[in-house]
Amino acid sequence: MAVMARPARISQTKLAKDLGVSQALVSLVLNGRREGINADTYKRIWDHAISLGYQPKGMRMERSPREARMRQVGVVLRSGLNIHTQGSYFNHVLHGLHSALAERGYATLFLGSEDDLKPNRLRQLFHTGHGIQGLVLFGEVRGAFLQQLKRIEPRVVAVSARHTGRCHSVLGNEPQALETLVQHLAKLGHTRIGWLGGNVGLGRHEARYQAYQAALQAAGLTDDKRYAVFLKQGDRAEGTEAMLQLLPLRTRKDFPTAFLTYNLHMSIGAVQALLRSGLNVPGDVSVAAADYSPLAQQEQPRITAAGCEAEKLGQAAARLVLTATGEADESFHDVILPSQLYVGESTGPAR
Amino acid sequence: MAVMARPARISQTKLAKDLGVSQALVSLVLNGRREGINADTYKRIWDHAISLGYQPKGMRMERSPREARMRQVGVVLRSGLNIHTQGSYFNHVLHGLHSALAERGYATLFLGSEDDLKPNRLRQLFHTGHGIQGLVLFGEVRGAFLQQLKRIEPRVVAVSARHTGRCHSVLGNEPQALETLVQHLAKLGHTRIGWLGGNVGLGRHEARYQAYQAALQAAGLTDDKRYAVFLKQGDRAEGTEAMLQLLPLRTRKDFPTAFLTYNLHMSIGAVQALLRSGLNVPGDVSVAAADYSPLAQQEQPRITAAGCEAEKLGQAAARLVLTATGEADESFHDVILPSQLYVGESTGPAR
DNA sequence: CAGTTTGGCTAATAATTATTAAATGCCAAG
DNA sequence: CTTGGCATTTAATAATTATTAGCCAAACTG
Repeated sequence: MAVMARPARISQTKLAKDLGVSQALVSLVLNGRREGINADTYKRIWDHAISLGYQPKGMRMERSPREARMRQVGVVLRSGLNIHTQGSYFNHVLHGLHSALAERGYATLFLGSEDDLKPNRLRQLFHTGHGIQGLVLFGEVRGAFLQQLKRIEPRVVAVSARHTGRCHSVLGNEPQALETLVQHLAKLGHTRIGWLGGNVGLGRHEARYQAYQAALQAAGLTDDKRYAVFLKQGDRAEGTEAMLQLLPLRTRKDFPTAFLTYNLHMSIGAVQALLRSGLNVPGDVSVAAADYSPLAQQEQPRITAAGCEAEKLGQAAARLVLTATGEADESFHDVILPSQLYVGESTGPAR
Repeated sequence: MAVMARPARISQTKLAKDLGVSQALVSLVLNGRREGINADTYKRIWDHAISLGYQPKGMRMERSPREARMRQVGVVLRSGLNIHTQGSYFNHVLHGLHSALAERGYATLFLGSEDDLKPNRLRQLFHTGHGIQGLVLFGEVRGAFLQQLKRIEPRVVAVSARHTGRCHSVLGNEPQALETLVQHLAKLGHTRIGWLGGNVGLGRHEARYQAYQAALQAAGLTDDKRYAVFLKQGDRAEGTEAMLQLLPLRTRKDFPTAFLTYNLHMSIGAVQALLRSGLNVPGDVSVAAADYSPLAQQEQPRITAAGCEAEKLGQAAARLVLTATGEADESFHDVILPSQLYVGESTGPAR
């Protein structure tokens, strides 16, 4: 990581001495002269200059007026996520982030996912002269990876994940969302509410599941583990699969009359499974999702959902990353945005 | 656009003379020294240095070895498009683009849409030291805007749009897609096929509509304008609206037994409208889309669609932008990727 | 009014970098 | 072994940039 550290400034004269060549040759090489210069020597000089972070005298770009400076904020996706999976949730976050950054004169630099960002790749991305002034993480990343990123760029904000004491974060109010949903269903007369979980193993799932359990307790309802399913991806197909796993138990007298799903996509998949099995939504079973995006209103039936608007998460992340100082003694902020209930057509009175 | 031109190199001594100050002061300012310097003078010096494209001697970054250089490709969206509209189509393009760029050591810089990119903003984004080495346009932009972009960065590729003679482009084979769909429906016995159009006014709609008309003719089928609708957005809601506009005509003996829609989202909306009206898809009416994304397989019913895979468009765009030279005499390439038919559950035998 | 302080800038000189004619090393041919 | 040619590098000097003590004018204070 030599290129990341910025020690005392080094001169061409020093470079030349290190390499056993003349300063004149160093100057020629760093200005791109190839003619009459041995290719190996050329490469050796460039490599050494870059590895020692050589910068010429004359101007400190990082001290130029703000409005003249290229400014970018990098976006990093958690492992297993890419720009088109999980449909539109993180796309909405990205839109909110981008809009808020653009208003402040920043561009959004898409860096890829945790899986892609090996040390060589990071070195290249954060090459001398880069304009990256903060990082926004979509979802939860491994602790070691986060440490690595912070060494390079200490101004980090996580969205929909919490790395307590390690970086800033922005989340929706999960307990509020689950509580609101449970109350909505209780008001409709539901006394047995099942759970369809996805992204199991991520903190986000844990948080939502615990909030579901707490909301059941607060409403005086039973938390029956026989009607909870836990899957890995949290996509539509798993919503369908989770529902299909439970449907054989439907003849039981205590089968749930409603299900809450980890996210909107699982709700969509669960609804599809129910309809395909000849059941009525919400007539026979109600389904609701523990997050919200505009897709909820576009589906058929419209899906009842509670959560924070994804765009607002992105906007809040932009504000936070741009006020972050990256100092060692900086206080970390967790911003918890309020959740709201959207009542669609997927929930109705209990049978 | 003075910052874009790169004339003869200018020295601090020349800057000082222009401004009527000493070279010493210029050096201090450009290295960020504020103490003992008047704020107006500080700004005046920086502004002049930047406007003349001052760069210190010592190193020509643009001549550094390729692998050591920060390299980015900028993504620009057509007017009215943002990262979360039109669901996943351009997200899949972006994913394909990003993956192919990352393999070659490039990062993807999200620049926003045509509406956002005013001259001041462009100047900032393309500030001295930027690493942008090409631009990819998603969708069709205005001609004047394209000219403006090319002045800044001549290596431009348009995706799903063709600016003939102005830049490179990557498109799916629209005639092939429409032909395939019409043939598929003809084989199922359909003799009357309607059209639901979106993004009317964009070249993309025109191309698809014309290809639809040509395919009807080639199949010896009638192109009946009474059963064609033309709307502006091309989203789900307009798919629904277009279908609902035509449904009152359903009692006619020559009402179409199938519809082709401009894109997948309109198909989804049209199917929703039919189901909501008590009709059967594909029993009563078949619906198919003139583009393809994996969403076609996730819907209920799965939607029959033909088109090029969006990710492949992105990958082809990456290859093209990285081989572009930006020279004034460069030949422009239009790359037309083959379309494929995905048969879902939304098409079946004609009634 | 005179002396002191402060803010802003510069002349002078040192350090860094650029340029070019000349030097050096290597290899092949005689 | 010597010589010539070519490829590569450098010594010397010019140009550019950095640093700092000093300069000057305006404002303040007694």
